[in-house]
Amino acid sequence: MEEAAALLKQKGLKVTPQRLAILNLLRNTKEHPTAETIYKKLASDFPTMSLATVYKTLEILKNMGLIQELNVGESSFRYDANTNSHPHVVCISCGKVEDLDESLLKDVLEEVSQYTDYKLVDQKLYFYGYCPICR
Amino acid sequence: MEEAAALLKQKGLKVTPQRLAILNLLRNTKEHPTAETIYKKLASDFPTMSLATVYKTLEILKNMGLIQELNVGESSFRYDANTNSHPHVVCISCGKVEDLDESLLKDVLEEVSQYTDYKLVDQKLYFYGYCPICR
DNA sequence: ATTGATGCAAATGATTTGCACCGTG
DNA sequence: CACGGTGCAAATCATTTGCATCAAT
Repeated sequence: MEEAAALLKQKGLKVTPQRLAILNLLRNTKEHPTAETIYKKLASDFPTMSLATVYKTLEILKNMGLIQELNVGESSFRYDANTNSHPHVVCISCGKVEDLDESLLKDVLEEVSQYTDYKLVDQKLYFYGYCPICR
Repeated sequence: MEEAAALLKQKGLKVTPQRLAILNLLRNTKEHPTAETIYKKLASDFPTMSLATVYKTLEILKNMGLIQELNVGESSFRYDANTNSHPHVVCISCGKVEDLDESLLKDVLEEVSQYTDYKLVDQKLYFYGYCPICR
């Protein structure tokens, strides 16, 4: 059985074609698509699938820790199958969102810990600029 | 004339009591309020003011560079009269949002520049954890 | 067979917009 | 006194929810 199906079963979730398709789509792209984008991409394979199902599925996958939700500052969320809270760079010209290495966090987190008395548990770092193609 | 009025005039904006109140409120708080919060806080002084006016005013102040809009991951935006794009810490227990020093950015920005070929122009950094009171 | 999943349509909630009236410059 | 600003109500748009039907276990 494919990995995606195994992951769903592991979490006690019913394995449906829609869920497999959504999870696989996210696991095989670097594009950080929105719910709408996912819906459109799967429309040809699942003509009857509704946007509500996409949203419900994303909600479940998120709660199960199989995907994460990104808020890059747009009007809608993006989704990422990489569940580590890693930093992202956003191209303000073409809208592309790329992953950055988690190792970049180490130094900042230490600095922030020193400056505040907070017990830090998570972070969201977004960098904005022009990508190599657009600059 | 108070500074807020001067700022508005400088930008060629009409100085109205509502605008003054909103700008002053933001300039005198560390709380990063939402449009709704601002509306409620000013309700006693301006019983006839509508939420739409708050939104329209915030939009204008933002475009004029007098305030900035924060997206901490909640369902609504928060606003900040500090227009430098400085990092924030969010307490996940009490919901408080505090400013961090801009100097924390220097090292990360350099690292990110090295890792990517992007020409960086801005960034949004949010750290989440428990504040000294809540931890 | 049961129970949870799907899909449609209607509900929500933050934000935006249209427009008539009002106040600032 | 002209024009931008205000306030109300209606419109948007992403996301959520209710509910009847359907399919995975």
